[in-house]
Amino acid sequence: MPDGAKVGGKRSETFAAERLTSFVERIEKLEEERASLGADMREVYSEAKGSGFDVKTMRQLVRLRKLEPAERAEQTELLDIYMQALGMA
Amino acid sequence: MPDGAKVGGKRSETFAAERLTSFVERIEKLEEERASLGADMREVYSEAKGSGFDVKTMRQLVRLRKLEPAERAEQTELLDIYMQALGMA
Amino acid sequence: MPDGAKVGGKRSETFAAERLTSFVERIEKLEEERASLGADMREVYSEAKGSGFDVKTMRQLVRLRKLEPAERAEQTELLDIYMQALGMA
Amino acid sequence: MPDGAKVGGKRSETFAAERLTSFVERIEKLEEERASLGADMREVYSEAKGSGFDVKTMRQLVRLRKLEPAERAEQTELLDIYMQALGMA
DNA sequence: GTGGGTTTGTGGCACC
DNA sequence: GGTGCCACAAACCCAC
Repeated sequence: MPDGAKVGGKRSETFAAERLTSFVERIEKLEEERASLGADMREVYSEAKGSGFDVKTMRQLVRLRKLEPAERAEQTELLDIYMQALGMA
Repeated sequence: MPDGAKVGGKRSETFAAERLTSFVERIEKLEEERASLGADMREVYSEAKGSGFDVKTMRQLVRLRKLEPAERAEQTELLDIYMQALGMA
Repeated sequence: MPDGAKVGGKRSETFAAERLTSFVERIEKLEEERASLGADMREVYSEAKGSGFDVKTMRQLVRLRKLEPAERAEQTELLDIYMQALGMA
Repeated sequence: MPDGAKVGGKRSETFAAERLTSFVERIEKLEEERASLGADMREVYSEAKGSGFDVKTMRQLVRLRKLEPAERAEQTELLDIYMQALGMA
């Protein structure tokens, strides 16, 4: 009975290994899809650049559009106040 | 004088604005999908954590699996050499 | 009493502006020193690279040395276990 | 010829180890100082917060002040154009 | 090959 | 005390 004694332990180890493998594979699948979308995005930016748009500014724009208008306004106002306080007009 | 004088300029401005809008909307669509996948990944990690796995270690694991085995071995070896040089066993 | 009402306001605005300026200047001073140290670090890494050392590995090394030995061992072990579970030996 | 065969190799290994150790120690010294400045900065921000200032906005402010005014203006202008094109006023 | 920009991972912080 | 968020620092990638 060579492996007998450890069978219980081995079984749960195997089980844990399978669960872990499953989690990791799910993650990898999702990462793959994510990377694919990232490639698509780069393509769109590249096309935009080819049309004469400034990519960096476009990225800023996209970032700003994620904020709620109210939130954006609020941040901007406070920043303006602070800039005036510092004499940055 | 309906639209005359400025029409030429306005037309190309309008055209550019439309193109930019199109690019930005395509980007935003892609970002949305990407964010959704990111949320899915967080869920998987969270579920794994609930199963007793260590998320940080899992992340390391996933990162390592992206490397070619040869590359991974090389990095590990070099690190070992450096650690020995520093007396970190 | 036309301007009276605002005088207090102006005074505290000025006071606030001065405080803010003071904070910002202190921060900038500290950031400057920090940046200087960062430059020194880059120099050291660059010199090391010129001596044939691998910078990326050195960074790993430095990071590892920050951890307590026990902590480091623990992380390594757990990663090994996970790698074995995934058949990465 | 006492230590003959391996001496050459060992000597250069030792030499390399010493160089590496030296580099790493220099880095660690610099990192330590850097960390100390980081702590000072957190303190200043914390104090500012206690005085009623918004830390996040202060960080933006400090970031903006690093840019040349001309550069800042340029970026802002282009962004405005794009925002108008997208109807973000 | 080097520098700039983006993205990703990590650590600190506040809120619950 | 733990969880989510935010900012910083490092790694990666591309453009020059």
